[in-house]
Amino acid sequence: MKIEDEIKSTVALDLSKKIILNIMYTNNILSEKFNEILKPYDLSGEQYNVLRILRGQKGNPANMCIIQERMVAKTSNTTRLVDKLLLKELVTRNVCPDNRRKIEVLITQKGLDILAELDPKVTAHENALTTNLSKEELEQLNTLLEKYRNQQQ
Amino acid sequence: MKIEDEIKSTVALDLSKKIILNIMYTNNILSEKFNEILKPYDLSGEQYNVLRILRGQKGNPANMCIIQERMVAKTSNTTRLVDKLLLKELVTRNVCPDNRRKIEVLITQKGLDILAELDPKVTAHENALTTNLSKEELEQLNTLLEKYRNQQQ
DNA sequence: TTTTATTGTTCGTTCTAACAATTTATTACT
DNA sequence: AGTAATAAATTGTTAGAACGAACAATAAAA
Repeated sequence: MKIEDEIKSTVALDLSKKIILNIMYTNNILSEKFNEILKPYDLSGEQYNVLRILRGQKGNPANMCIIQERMVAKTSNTTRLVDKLLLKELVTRNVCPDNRRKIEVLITQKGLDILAELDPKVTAHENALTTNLSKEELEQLNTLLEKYRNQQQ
Repeated sequence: MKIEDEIKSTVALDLSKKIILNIMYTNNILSEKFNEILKPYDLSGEQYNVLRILRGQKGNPANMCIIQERMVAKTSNTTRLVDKLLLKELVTRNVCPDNRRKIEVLITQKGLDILAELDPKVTAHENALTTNLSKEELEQLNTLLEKYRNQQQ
């Protein structure tokens, strides 16, 4: 469905407005579906994101700064996200001995297990979204999004 | 900057994952900038969205259902959004005489004035984002987003 | 004309986002 | 060494999102 129909727009929208609405609307669809997948595991999207970042560390601890700069939403409160994960025993948190301002966060086996269980579901969803697009179209979409995003503000 | 660099990814991402991250990340950039523009007017993005929907009604009242279905984020709590706008005297709210379950929401002159003041700033921002893309590329981006979004889930 | 179902909206609660201020630890400077 | 500046993380607070329950008005059915 076209974006004008999705939001039942009464007026014609120019291209630049349509793009923004399209991105925001698509993002909402993505988030909703993601949350649906994560809900049975009692994880929010951002919590899941943190877990994936930690897994990507391949055994090396990550401090709060590292997690923050790798997150998709840069304004999240990392301390509280890690708190929640700690309560569920999906991560460990320790003061870094070399620099006691820093915190070393590691994913636990339990955390890795949950991610492993989620992986196929997430991948299936990701791939389902791309079935009607050719490889070229997907690459084009990526390129255009990056080009769009990197304008001078 | 490419999405892998933005989130400092340590592993290679396949296309379908990259697209999702790219959409989400781009959406965050958009929202942040939008909020920055709206902040001096003490409006949230969703409140602004509701005001624009009401203006689009061109004098006809909108009830909660109509507002809800035209919003970009369908999960918002419309009652409370309208409450906030009412407090700022940007809308009026009255029970519909024909059907007392319904509420007639209208934008006030004060609301229209704020929108009129915001219009050039919002448009300038929207257009700034599209300067490096040709008309064809913009249309392509729209088409690809719609195609992407409308896959079978 | 009651009863039942549906619709439209509001309210209660819990959790998270956003932003600022604060605490604690380290580094830099003179 | 002592003090200021910076860095890393936490905490406080307010507003908004998410979800469901509750409520009232209307429509449909018996």
